[in-house]
Amino acid sequence: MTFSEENYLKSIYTLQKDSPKGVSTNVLSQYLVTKPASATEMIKKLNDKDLVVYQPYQGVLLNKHGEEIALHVIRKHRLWETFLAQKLNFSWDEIHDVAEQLEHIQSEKLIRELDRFLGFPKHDPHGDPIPDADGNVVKMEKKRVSQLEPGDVGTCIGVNDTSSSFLQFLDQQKIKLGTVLEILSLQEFDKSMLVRIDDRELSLSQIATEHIYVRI
Amino acid sequence: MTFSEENYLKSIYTLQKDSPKGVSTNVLSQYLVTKPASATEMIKKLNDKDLVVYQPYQGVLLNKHGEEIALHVIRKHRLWETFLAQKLNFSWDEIHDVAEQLEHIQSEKLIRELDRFLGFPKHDPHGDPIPDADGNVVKMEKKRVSQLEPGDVGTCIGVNDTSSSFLQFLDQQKIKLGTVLEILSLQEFDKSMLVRIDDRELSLSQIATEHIYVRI
DNA sequence: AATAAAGTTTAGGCAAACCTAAAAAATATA
DNA sequence: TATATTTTTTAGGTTTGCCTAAACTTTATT
Repeated sequence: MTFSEENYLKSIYTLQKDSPKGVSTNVLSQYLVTKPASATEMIKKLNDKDLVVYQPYQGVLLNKHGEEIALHVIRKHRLWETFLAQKLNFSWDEIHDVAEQLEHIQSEKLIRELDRFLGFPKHDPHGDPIPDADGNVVKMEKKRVSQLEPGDVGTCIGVNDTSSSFLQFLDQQKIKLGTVLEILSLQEFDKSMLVRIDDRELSLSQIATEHIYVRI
Repeated sequence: MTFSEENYLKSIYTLQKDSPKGVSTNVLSQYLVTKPASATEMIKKLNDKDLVVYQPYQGVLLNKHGEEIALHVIRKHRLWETFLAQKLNFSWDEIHDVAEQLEHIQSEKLIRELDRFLGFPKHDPHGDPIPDADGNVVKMEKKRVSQLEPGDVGTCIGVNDTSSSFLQFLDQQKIKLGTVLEILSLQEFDKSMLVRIDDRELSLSQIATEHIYVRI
């Protein structure tokens, strides 16, 4: 299994949730920042290895075996993300690129021990579930703050906008991973929300509430 | 800097200590388990990038810049080895292959934070010194047990023989990284040594004492 | 010093993963 | 339905790093 094959399997896994009858060559190549011709080539290779279901012009989906491999790569990715955030002080925007490299390291023992070292985490720093060693994933409830109602309490698990201006805003407001938010009220006219964080109250615009994810 | 280029630079760094007037193509290719033609090709590439000093048929040596890069890769390798041994319960024989992969991850922050996380270690689990961020390496005193004299005390930092029979022997004798050995006496007739470990005394054959490294 | 042996380089190929441009198929539009 | 547009595939090329085999240097031996 090459680095590149793993990346394609992982991408197909992610994309097929939104395209259950087949991930198109175009979409896949855009996601991976390559060209359609390159995607076709790799899809054929994965098809020859019996990891995907593919009919020319009809898009591609993972089969059982392909999905197993994809989930294994995703498991590694999310465990490394957890490590970077928890132990090495990485912030949201710094995590991804490095985890993208680390996920391809081949060593079963490494992953088993990393999992143990981190205390068998169930979710990564973005709130996404970490598949177990057998590829089982638990569905998680991740909501935007904008979907909450007054009285709800959520723990911040991620954001949807990695622009530095937004991340700076969060930094100023002292909102980070694990921050607990309680919704106090919703302003009808502009959909802004009054929330309590620790002992202070603060108002978040609709744009902000739509870009912050919480676990409830 | 590709994966492969980094491996060549690291190998030349290691080998040039024993061949100060030039690492031969043959030796280099054997060390890397490739063919001489492949080594020549890469040496030429590194020469074009001005990382080595190379005259055809005369072997290769690193120049200043090449050495900086080599030391940086070695720094990463040894920090990862330390991590694997200290935090993830890896044993001597399991460490190398994984560190060999991890050393190529590109992220300055990752290495800086890993160093901090490990408490700025000065030596890796084999007792080899870890270059600092500027590429400074401290000379370390690593001796074979056989080079010690009665009365000397050393801390085990590595072995020279990774055969499983030897590693099993060490396991049985409860000799591992960090084990403190005190030399009690040397038997002239077979060069075996009587040593104290914790509260027990034990005799090590000359073969054993030559294969165990200690820091004094 | 001449020749044999050993080591090194060059030449020509191969596989992986990418690319562009052209051909073919599927889909949308008139 | 016929044509135009978009999407996908095929064909042919590039780069990296490896290979084998042949040619060439250097070193060792007689």
